[in-house]
Amino acid sequence: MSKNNLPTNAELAILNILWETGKSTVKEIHEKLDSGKGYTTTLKFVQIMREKKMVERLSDSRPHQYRALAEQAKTEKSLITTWVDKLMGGSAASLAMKALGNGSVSNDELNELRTLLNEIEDKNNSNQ
Amino acid sequence: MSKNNLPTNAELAILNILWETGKSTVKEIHEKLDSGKGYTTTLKFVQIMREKKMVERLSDSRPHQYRALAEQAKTEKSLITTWVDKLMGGSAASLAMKALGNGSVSNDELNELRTLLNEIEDKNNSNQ
DNA sequence: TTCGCATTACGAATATATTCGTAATGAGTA
DNA sequence: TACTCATTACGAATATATTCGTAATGCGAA
Repeated sequence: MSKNNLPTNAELAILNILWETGKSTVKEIHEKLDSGKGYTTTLKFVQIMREKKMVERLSDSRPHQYRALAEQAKTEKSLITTWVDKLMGGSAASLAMKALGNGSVSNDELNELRTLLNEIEDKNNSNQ
Repeated sequence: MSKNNLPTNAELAILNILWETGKSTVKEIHEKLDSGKGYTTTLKFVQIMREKKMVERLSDSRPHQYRALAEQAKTEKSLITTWVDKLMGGSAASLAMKALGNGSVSNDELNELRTLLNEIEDKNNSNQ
């Protein structure tokens, strides 16, 4: 046992919705996804994710509601670590720079990033 | 036509090697991968990638050598854009912060990042 | 209670990605 | 030339992910 647990693309899309809403019915998830695929496709993924303990069913009243069990921070960390290793040869900074080089970044975000860089620097310099 | 062209995981691993080496034989690729899989598995991927125009065969002398046709910067950009949309709701800065929050970042890298942030800021402020 | 409808369960089809067995090829050598 | 062996081609098996058809279920209304 102790398998991977990383979500597939379809599963991640559903997790993103549940992380945002807290809890949702399959119908709500399906409408938010707006994927053009059938309703039972979405339902099937929710069922698979329930088996994998990625989500839990909240109520026995119909329609059922679901909540994410996979933690957002932990899941994203695992995904990013996987990507960094696979794409950037292990350098988180390299991934960050390539991400920033692409899309647009607001000035507010720039300042958040500068704050983060300072924090990392402080940590670097204290742990010698 | 005009399909995706994003490499699969196995293909990306091979591209990473070719981007680093410039050109390699299948045998060299297979040894670098050190995947524990069979040689013909690696060969098959190279053949698939050749069909997809991700790599080109250089010589007719045996053993053949291959070079990446997919450009590293463009490929990484596509991958990252896909991930940003799928994971971070479109925010490149958010992906960058999560990547930096994870692995270790050297002080040199911190300074590179600060320089990049300044460049982005200049660009933001000139394009109004 | 019974019907109608939304919801759910389940199996299977399809699509995509990975893996490898085996045969064909070709270059060097005896 | 004929043999040997590394390399290559090809088809197919396996694994994984996605998609949906259809049947079963259960709640509320008539």
